[in-house]
Amino acid sequence: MVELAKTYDPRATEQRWYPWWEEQGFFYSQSDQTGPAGTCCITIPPPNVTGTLHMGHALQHAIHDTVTRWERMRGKNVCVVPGIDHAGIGTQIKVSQAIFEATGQTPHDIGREAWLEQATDWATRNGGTILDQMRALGCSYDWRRRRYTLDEGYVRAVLTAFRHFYDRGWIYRGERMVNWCPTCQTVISDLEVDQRPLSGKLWTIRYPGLDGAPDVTVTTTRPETMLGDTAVAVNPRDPRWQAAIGKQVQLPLQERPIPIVADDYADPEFGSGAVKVTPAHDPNDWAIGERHDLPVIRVIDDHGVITAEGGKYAGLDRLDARRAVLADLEKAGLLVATEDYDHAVPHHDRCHTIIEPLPMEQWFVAMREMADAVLPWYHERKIKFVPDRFREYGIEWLENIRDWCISRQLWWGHRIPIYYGQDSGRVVCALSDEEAREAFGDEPFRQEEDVLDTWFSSALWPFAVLGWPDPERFAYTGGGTIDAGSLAAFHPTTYMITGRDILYLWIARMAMTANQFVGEIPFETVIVHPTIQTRDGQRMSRSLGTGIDPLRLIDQYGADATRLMLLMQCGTSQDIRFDAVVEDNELRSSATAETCRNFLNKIWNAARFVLLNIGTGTRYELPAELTETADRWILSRLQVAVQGVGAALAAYRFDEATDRLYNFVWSEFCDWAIELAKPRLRAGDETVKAVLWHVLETVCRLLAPFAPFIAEEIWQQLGTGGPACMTAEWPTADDRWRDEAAESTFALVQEVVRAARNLRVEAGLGERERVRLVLGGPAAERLAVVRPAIAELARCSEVTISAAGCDEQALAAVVAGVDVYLPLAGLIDVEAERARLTKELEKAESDLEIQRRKLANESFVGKAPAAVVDGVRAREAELVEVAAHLRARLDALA
RNA sequence: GGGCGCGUAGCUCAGUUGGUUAGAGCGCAUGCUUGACAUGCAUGAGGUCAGGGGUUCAAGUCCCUUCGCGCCCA
Repeated sequence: MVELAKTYDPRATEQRWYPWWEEQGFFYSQSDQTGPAGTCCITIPPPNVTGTLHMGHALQHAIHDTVTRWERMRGKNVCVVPGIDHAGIGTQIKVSQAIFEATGQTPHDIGREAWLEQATDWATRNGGTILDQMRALGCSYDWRRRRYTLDEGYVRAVLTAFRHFYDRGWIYRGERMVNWCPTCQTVISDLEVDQRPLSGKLWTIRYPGLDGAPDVTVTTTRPETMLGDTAVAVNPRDPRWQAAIGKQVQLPLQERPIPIVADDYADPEFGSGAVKVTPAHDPNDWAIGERHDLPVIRVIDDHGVITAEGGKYAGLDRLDARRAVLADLEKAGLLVATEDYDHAVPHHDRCHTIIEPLPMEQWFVAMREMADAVLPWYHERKIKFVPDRFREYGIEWLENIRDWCISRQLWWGHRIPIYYGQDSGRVVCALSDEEAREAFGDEPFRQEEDVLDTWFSSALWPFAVLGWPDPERFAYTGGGTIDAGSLAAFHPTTYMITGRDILYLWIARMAMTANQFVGEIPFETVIVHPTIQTRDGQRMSRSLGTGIDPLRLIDQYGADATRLMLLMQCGTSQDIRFDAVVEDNELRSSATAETCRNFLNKIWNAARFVLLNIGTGTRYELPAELTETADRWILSRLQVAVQGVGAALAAYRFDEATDRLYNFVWSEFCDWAIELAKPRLRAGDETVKAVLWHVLETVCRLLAPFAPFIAEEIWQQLGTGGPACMTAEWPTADDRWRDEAAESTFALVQEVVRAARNLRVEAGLGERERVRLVLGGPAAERLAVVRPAIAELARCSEVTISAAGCDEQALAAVVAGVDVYLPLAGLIDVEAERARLTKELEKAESDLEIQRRKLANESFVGKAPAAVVDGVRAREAELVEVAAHLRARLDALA
């Protein structure tokens, strides 16, 4: 082995192993190579080409790759398909902005075809960056299999799915109330609407009654829409309005009579109990309009400007119109009240424009039947959610599902495969122009201009990336050879790992499409990971200046430390507060990341120590029997760690898995086992070499899924004979090495050593001053065999065991069963020692009192399980003894 | 309005089916240039488990309630 540096250098390690792993083909998978433990398939949620990866992605990929590597080491044939999403509206906005900034041209200036070319360049560029980011993090995905939602094969899947729905009669075109974004000039789905609280006003307006009807007051947050009111609604059970139902009021400003209708939507508790009804500009009012067959008068156009129907207000922007309408109402004496009012206002989640609900002709998919088909999967846990509560979210949404508006007035995406005949007006669904031509014969035709909602294509992801609908024909984007058996071998996939923000948008829809097209669940387990927030609980976002490029973190701390840092915080709660100090989207520091870097450096140095002493490239076998307590102890603790890390991973508790690894390596292996090995190595003990080799080798394999680079680097020095750590076998606990007796003895050693070190500090001894240690008390004899270990750890010249105790002047401490003495004739501050012992005694006595009170309680002794009562009795006995020894010590001082 | 998550040391968080003395990391204090590691070692201080009530022999843990923070749906 070359000289190992004192400090771990992540960059060199990362650059050494990643290309090698890839060259070795470790990331690849073939459907006909079933692993000894079966298959495992993960399709990666495709990041958007809109931008590049952020911390949320880093977490997601840290989890993905950890699970991937773990499953691979467990012997599964692991197929991980990465990919990229074209992200329709997000990309369209970004690309158009970029073009405008560069040339001042709008999309319509340059035309659909030229615009699409530029968008494709953008997507290629960002797509490349994203893949590089995943590689930098160490992701061991099968890059040959990578897919893109605008691949030729993928497009075919999307169109095929569309036609399936169309043929079943689930796709329809109709005029419905939709969410229109006046900025993006497209419709969006309900799920892309962000309800944001705004402090606004609530205006009360009076509509004068006609023909003896009473005046009606209505309240509204959008007075400008009154221009399009076609009724006023009251609740049929509201006694105040019984007489008015069926009569009319005069709509102010428009001077138009409108009816008073009875509708349950009107809430008698709110305001006057009457509501204005504007069917063209409010989803609820649209529904009322349908029930009462009211006219729809559109007073706001696609750009948020008042239409000709708005009379004198025509041409005003919606907010200007609001001011004008209010002023005129005020003048007419019809504005009754104005009050402050906080309410939720729908915004477009991409561009943050306030949504304008408008009735429009759009394409929809009927969802009810599809949703019903997958509800049993949710109810019966056919799809497992981690944590389970997210299953309930899906059920709730599926039960209340609404039809899905899938058309978008965009250029970027899958153009809807609907063709219109010019003369006949015939509508045909066709998968290509050729097919359409056949259908129309000589009649000229044109294709629908709109494209599909991005999520329509993402919804097919797990099976479409594996080859559906043509497993024989599809080609990898990544350039690999076709693996036609993929769909059969790898679907249903094993995991879907994602954030909770897309549980409906994506997860539920994938379930529905898989049900339709492949007739089976798309994934067995959905792991829902937390959301990363800033240190003070804010959303991490580039526009707020709190975003971080994960590559910066990797640069500063290394890929392994970045992964560990994220995984260490990944428990069951829904948010992670990432402690990084960030200024203007630049990472300054992160204590958590530093902790992880330090941990890896600790492992590095432990490995360095071991290898310097046992040599590199040599395999060591453990003897059949170990005699040293320390050896038996560390091997037993290793089994506990192996078992614990494995169980935590199996429960997808990444925080617990990394915590156990951290504690074993640092607090057991390094702090105790390595310290104890030092004198033995100096003495040429071969057994301890084998033990150290064995523990280190196992630690590498345990570490490999979390921090693959350093694990590989160290493991390759160990001379195991195997090709790679990343393909080695995942460790399982070997019960033959469990040793309760050694663990219990060593626990006592640790207590005694800590007590002795404490006394050394009390005495103000320097690190190098070696003094004698005397052990007394009933359990001291148990420590006879480990005296050299205690001497080493407590830095003592010798350890003697004396049943009679210590008659010299000494500092003393009492642990359960053992009196620890540090003989220091003449050096003792008697008063300080007495004070310390008195404090200890008081503590022991108050603890003892607690135990005695419990035992004096008949209900406790009678009702608590025997084991618990016995435990208290044992504790009582122990405290009695500790207190007695402390008292004796105090007496001796007098 | 409905649902969910969270509130434990100065900070970030663990805490299994209720059961001995509530843990970790960071930070803090004191002392250490120890032949693996100062990205380190040793020792120590620091907690009314958000407030109140209840169930129980026993509550950080279960139930009710109040307060605060966050998310989702309407």
